Amino acid sequence: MPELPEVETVKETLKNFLIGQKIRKVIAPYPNIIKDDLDSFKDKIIGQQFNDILRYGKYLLFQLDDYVLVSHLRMEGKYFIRNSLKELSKHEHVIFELDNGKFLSYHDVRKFGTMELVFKGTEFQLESLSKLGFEANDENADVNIIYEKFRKANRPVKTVLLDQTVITGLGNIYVDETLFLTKIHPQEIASHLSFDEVSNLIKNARTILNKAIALGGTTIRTYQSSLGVDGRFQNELNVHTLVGKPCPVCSTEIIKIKVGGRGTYLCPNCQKRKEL
DNA sequence: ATCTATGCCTGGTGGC
DNA sequence: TGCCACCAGGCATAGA
Repeated sequence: MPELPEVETVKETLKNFLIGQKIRKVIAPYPNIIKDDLDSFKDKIIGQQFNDILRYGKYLLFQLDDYVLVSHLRMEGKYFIRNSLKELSKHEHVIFELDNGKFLSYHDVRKFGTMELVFKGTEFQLESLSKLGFEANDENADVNIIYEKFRKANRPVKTVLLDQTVITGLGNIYVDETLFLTKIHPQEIASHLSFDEVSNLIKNARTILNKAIALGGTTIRTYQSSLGVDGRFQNELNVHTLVGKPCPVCSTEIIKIKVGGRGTYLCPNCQKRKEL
């Protein structure tokens, strides 16, 4: 599933293809991806030019002339460029025809992704964007504010790290890796962590995310960035997906449990819960 | 105010 | 081989 590094990779890849291109036409075989009414979406977006692409958390923000197209890939969304409309897949749900005759196509097997068009400058008033916390790789993030949220949370630390209103950008993969590196059990109650532990979590998350960005993200299951380019961070994973394999630190077998309904990988020796 | 459960979706997998 | 139940999970929403 695309998390911060994957969305960042998609953003950078797409910028090369899209900046300066105008949207000529929209084809939407499955318009439910688009939150607005399709006709008004088309009315507004046709003729608009891609001027830039930004990322906030896991959201892509396509900067147009008068609007911002806010796009979330959720589990399996991907963008790619196609040269013609030949042999469309049944999973291509929204296709933008560009000035240069090429097409930007949104592909999403599970149809979980969303697109929303808003007036430029109003995007951060959206419920979804307005509540997001600090970027998980922001070196200027205020750890005091983050720690306060941990201190008040009687939920497992993994659940809090996945809560995008605390910090934004982490998903299931990078949370497991961050907890492993910090030697914290995913079911530890967030309010039981010390300031230093929270501080280390944030620091380690940043380190992992920046390394993953440098490697083009992680390719597991169905994620690949646009244009068929695979990431390489999957070779760096320590625990995620590695159930039954030896822990790279202590060789104990990695186990898989459920935390907040999510598959969770950890080393039961390196990541122990605190004594109460 | 906090937290948990459910729905959205489809393809892949394992059991019979 | 075919059928079916079940799993994967980010986020919005409803409910406790």
